[in-house]
Formats: sequence, C-alpha cells, structure tokens
Amino acid sequence: MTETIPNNHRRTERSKHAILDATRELLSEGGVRALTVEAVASRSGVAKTTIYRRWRDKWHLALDAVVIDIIPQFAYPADVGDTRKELVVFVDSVVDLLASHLYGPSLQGLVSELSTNPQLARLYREQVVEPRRETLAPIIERGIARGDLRPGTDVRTVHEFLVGPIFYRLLFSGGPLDSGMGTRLVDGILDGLRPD
Amino acid sequence: MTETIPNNHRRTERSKHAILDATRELLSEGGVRALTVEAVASRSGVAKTTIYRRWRDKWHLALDAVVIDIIPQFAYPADVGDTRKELVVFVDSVVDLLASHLYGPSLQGLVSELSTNPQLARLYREQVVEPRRETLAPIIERGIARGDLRPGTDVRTVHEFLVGPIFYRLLFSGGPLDSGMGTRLVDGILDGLRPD
Amino acid sequence: MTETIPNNHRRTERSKHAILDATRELLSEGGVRALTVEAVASRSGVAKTTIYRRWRDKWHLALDAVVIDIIPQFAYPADVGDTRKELVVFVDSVVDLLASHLYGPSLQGLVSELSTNPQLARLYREQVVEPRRETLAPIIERGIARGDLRPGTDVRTVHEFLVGPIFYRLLFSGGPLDSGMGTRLVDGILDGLRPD
Amino acid sequence: MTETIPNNHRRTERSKHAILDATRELLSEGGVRALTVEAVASRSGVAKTTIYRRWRDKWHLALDAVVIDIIPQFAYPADVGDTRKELVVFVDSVVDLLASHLYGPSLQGLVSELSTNPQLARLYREQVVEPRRETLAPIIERGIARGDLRPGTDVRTVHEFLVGPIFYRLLFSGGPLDSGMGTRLVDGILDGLRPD
DNA sequence: GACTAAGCGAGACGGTACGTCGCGTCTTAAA
DNA sequence: TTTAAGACGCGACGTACCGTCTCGCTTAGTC
Repeated sequence: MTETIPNNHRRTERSKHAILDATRELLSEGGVRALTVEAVASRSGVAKTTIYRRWRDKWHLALDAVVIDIIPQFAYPADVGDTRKELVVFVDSVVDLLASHLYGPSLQGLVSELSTNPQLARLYREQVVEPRRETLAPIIERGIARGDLRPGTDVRTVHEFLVGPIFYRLLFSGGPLDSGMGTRLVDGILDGLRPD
Repeated sequence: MTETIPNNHRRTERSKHAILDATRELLSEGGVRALTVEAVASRSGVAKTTIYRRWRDKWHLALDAVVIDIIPQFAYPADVGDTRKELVVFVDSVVDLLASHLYGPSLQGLVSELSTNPQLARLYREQVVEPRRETLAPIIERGIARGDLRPGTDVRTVHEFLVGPIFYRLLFSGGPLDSGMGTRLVDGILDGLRPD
Repeated sequence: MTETIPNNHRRTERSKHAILDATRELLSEGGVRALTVEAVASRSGVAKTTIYRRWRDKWHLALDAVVIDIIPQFAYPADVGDTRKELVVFVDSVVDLLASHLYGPSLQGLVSELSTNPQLARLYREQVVEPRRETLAPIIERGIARGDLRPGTDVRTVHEFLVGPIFYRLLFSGGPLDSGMGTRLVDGILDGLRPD
Repeated sequence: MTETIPNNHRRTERSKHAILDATRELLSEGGVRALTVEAVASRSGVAKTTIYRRWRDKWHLALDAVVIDIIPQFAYPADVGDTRKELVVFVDSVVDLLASHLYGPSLQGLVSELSTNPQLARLYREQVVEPRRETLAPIIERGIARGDLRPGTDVRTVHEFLVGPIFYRLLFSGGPLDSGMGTRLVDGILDGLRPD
C-alpha cells in the first residue's frame, strides 16, 4: 500500500460523487429551477463550502453533472457500409439524449447561462460540441469516399443542419422529439428540396 | 355604443412606452443579467408596481419589449419570381435579427425561461414562431407552383431546417452570424448533400 | 323648498352611510387588519376618492364609524338612589361595549394610532373620554351629596380607577371582560384594600 | 458532552446587539413609525435577512428590544415594613418606565399589534405581565400578614387597579405620568372612596 | 326641458415597506 | 488540513396598501 495518493483523496472522491448524484437527482426532478446549491448540499450531506471549493457556481456544477454522463455515448459510430443509416444513428443518439428526462430539461435550463457566460460556453464547446463533431466526421469522410456525399461536404455544416432543427424544437417550437425524427431529418438533408 | 375604452388611456400609454424603452436599453446594454424590474422602474421613472400591474414578471416584459419591435418585420416577402432568392431574403432577415445587439443577447438570456415556462413558451410560439412560419409559407407555395420545390414540401420542416442551424450557432456552437449564412444555408437545403 | 342645502346633499349622505356601514362590517369581520380603504370602497360601491374626500385616512374613518355608534349610549344614567348601583351600571356599560365584537377589536386595532397621532388623540378625547366622564360626573356628585362618597372625590380619578383595569384587560393581560366585572370593580374601589 | 453550543457564537452575539441597539435608537427617535426593518438593517450594518432569521417580524423585534431592557428592573422589592411605601415603589417603577422616552412611545406603538396578535400577546404576558405580578405578590402577602390589607386580597386584582389607570393615561386620556401618581393611586386604592 | 357645474365611479399611478429566496463568502469546531 | 454546519451580506423578487391623480359620466338644481 505504498500508493502515493494524496492525503484525503478517498474522502474527496466520495463527496464529489455524492454531489454529482444529488445534482442529477435535483435536475431530473425539477430542472434547473430546483437546482440550488443548498439543496445539493443538504441532499448530498456535504457542506456548501465543499461544493464551491470544486465548482465555480451551480452552472459549472450542472454542466459537469450532465456532461459526464453523456461523454461515453460519443463512441465512434460503426462503419455499416451505409451512409444514410450511419447518419440516422448519429441523429437518433442526439434526439434520444435531448428527449431524456435528465438531459433535455437540464439543457433547457442551462442554455441561457451557457450562451452568455464565455467560460461556460468554452467548456460546452470543448466537451460537447466538438466531440460530437468528431463523432460525425468519420461518417462524412466515409460517405464522400463511397460517393454517397458530395466531395467537399463540410462536417461543421452538416452537423448544424442535422442538430439545429432538433435543438430548435427543444427550445422554441416545442415540436416533438420522437424517434422518427432521425430518418426524416437525414433524408431531408440528403435529398434537398428540389425535385429530382 | 358601449365602447369600453380604457379610462386613463393617455397616462397608461406614456408609462408603457417608458417601461418598454427602458427595458430595451437595459437589455442591449447588459443582456438579461442587467434586466431588473427595479432597474427598469428607476430608469423609466415609473413605480415597480406599475410594471407588475401590466407584466407578470421580467420575462414577460422582456419578451414583449423585444417582440413588439420585430413584428413589423414579418411582412409577407415579395414574389420576385425566384424561390432561392426569396428564401435567402427570409433567412437573412432571421440572421440579421439574431445578429443585432438587442435581439441576439436578449434571446440568449430569455431562451431558458422561454423553453421552461409553459406560459411564456406559448406566447413565444404564437407571437414569433407561428408568424415566422406564416411568412415562409407563401414562399414555399410559390416554389412548389413554379416547380422549384418538391410537391408536398412541408413549411414546418423547411422552417426548422432553415432557422435551426442559425439558433444553434447563436446558442451553442458560437459560430458567426454573418450575411453569407443565408446563401449557404439555402443552397445546402435546396441541393441536399448527395452528388447530382 | 327654499332649503339652502348644498348641491348633491342626498347623494352625499347616501354614500356616507354606505361607507360607514362597510367600515363597520369590515372591522367586525377582521378587525383593523381587514380595514383597507380599497376594501371599504369596493364593498360600499364608492370610489376611493370619495372616501378620502371626507376622511383624512382610514384611522379617522374607523374612529368615526365606531364612535358614532356608541354616542347614544352615553345617556345620563338614572338616579336610582343607590350610588353603588349607579356606578355598576356605568362600569357595565363600558365592559359591554369593549366586549362587543365590533368595538373591542376595533379599539385594539386603533389604540396605537390613537395614542400616537395627536389629531386623532384629540378627537378621541373630545368624543369619547370627555363624554364618558360627563356621564360619570352626576353619579359622583349625587354620591357625595348622599354621603356615600368622600367629599372632594375627583371624577377624573374615579373614572381612571374604574375604566383603567378594563382597558388593561382588553389590551394587555387578556383577562375576561365578563358581566361580573362591574360589581367587583366598583366594590373594590369603594371599599379600598384596608381591613375595616 | 453533546453541548450543542451554537456555532458562530461570537458573530451571532455581535450582530444581535447591533440590531437591538439600532432598534432602540429608532424607537426612541421616532416611535414605531420609524421602526422599519430596512432602517434597522442599514443602521446596524446588518443584512435584512439576518434580522428576519432571528425575529419573525418587526413587532417581535421591538418587543424584544424594549423588554430585554426592563427585565432587570423587576427585582423583588425590599421589605421596608410599610405596605403603603412598598406599593408606592412598585407603582412608581411602572410610571417611570412608561414615562421614559423609549418605553412609553414604544408601547403606544406596539399595543395594537400586541393585543391583536395572539403570539405576541402571549409573549408580552409571559415576559412582562406575569413577572410584574410576581413582583407585586410578596408585597401583598406581607401586607396581609401585617394586617395592612384585607385577608384574601387578590394580587391580580390589585395589579389591575394599580396599573390600569396608568396605562389608561398613556393610551387614552393623555393625562400626565408624573411622579406624584404613585402616592395618589396607592392611597386611593388603599382607602377606597367611601368616607371613613 | 335643456344646461351646466359639482360630485362621483373607476382605476392607473408613484411610493414605501414588507417578508422571501438564493447566491457566494465567512467563521468555527470537530474529525 | 479538510470538512460539516451554518451565520452572514447582498441583491432582487413580487406583494400589499397607501394617498394622489386623471378622466368621463351622472345628476341635480338653475335658466
């Protein structure tokens, strides 16, 4: 047991988990409105000070809590030899996430802070937007190689085309986030609006 | 006969304008963070009570203040005989709005409340989303009639395709809202991603 | 019909009564806490302005409303040939008044304003304290004449001795204001504390 | 062992004193009308929240502030072998208190709330009325033992006889609260009104 | 029988204070 | 040294009544 682990490492980790769990519970119970530093503290049996020691404010905490959860889902999508199918898989994973009880309402509550606080915006872009784009990239590359997509197709643009409408529904139009969205979106984007 | 015209019409209108002006000033100076009912009151020389008499809370006030401004812009777009051009005009008007100093930051600050408070969401949909869709509708109809668009093209879907990516930039990816966006977006949506 | 009555005398009188009635209703329903100028206005079907035109504030209104009621009760007490009995009648009338649903709670709610606002204090003294003392005076005089009371007995002092304890119960000690109080008070004051 | 002594004892005590001092200052400067939680906060350099954390409202605060001051005065009066003198000492202490710049006006302003709010009424009775009665009790007992007072003389009644008139002057008749009152009151009560 | 001025209803308004919520900082004692 | 416990300063919230202010309508008594 000559582990060079710092002094109170164990304790620290334990309280960190308790905090993040409490945060997720509160978020899925009542959205950001229910997310109060005091509520997190009392539910996790931790002092407010301990929370502030590790997170700048409740927004950073919330972002951490919900983002940690979803990072594993960004595994590179399998090459199934069919660009359309691969794109549908990509879009569906986004739809599923935003339709979930934890992530959807959390994001609704976070977005104002996220888009307004530069520090938080940077974090979100680094930890969510870019990883998602990097998940999409190989699909696009394979699609171009296969001749399914126009050469020069830009990942960034495709990404915006595919996820923009989903977020628009979540935040503004209130349209449903159902499982059919993937197909419809991908087909629309692939075919375009012009008649053949 | 029984025209029940409000009693103190003049006074009411005067204070209403003062309040909305102050609201817009504060919003464009410091975004929603600077928008405090107390600040609005003191800047407009109006009592806090007067504000609360007319608006449920600062969110309704903010929505009113920024939305009233833009309603006139939703005039039906001219028929110029070219669907692509008409769509670009539509998209550019949205881009310009979101890129403006007042509307963009206001919307960033409002979106969380907007998507989370059902009452506010309804208002936004009725006063913004739907009018915008009704602006787009005749363009689509003319496009189909001219043979520029696939028969059966759905306004709702096109609307989401066109504005979703813009809002996504404003709120998440931080991409630029420049004047070139209109062309790129419209062409992407019209042509689709498949090679010809 | 050469009455020099002001213009809208009838109307004026009607609204005055409506206001005072509403005031008494509110006072007996919820004490001074329920007495709101707006409540009086809406209940009496009168405009707030009309109320303020006639009374300086709700305290003057309340005083008027409850005092008008009791003035008739200050009839000179009959000479029944028995000073003790006459005093008991006097005290009982005060006890009954303070024990009533309208007057007791009203006075509790009014007393702070009454003792603190000089104008109101003067009114109360002129319209209540002094008339009451003048009711007591002939009893004392007759008592002295009969040899029931010490010559030189001061009305003011006797008045304070008799009513002070009643008000003390109403306002501070919370003791009961029952019908036995009259006898006990009068006997105590007449006999004194010393053994015979 | 488990002495759960409050955590931030020092701080707590400091702010408590500051608050009570400010309260007393405001009360003696302008009576209850000047007693505003916000004024107390700003004068004591304490946050409004801190005040509300410890006192339910400004009435409880006021009661505490003025009552704490007077509790020490309720020491048991010395046995000087003369019932009349002891009673005069008792009455004079009450008169002096009510004649003081802090206590008199404070009580005038408090009495309405005091007699109307059951919780506050209970506090006042427990902390003021009863202790005062217990101060009087041994005087009465000694008086009876000495043969100065009728056997069976009731403390409660004597208390009401003695203090009732004082409060009546303070609150209603506006009579002077001078130092001669003690003698006059006590003699009146001891001798009664009947001729010898 | 129409005219006209006082009085009135309706209710918006500026203002003061209320009591509450949640933030992020701080102090202290115990582990 | 880190933590739990929790008091604190602060800024804003939304509410309750106050007393003042327009503004037309009603309504007598006058012409």
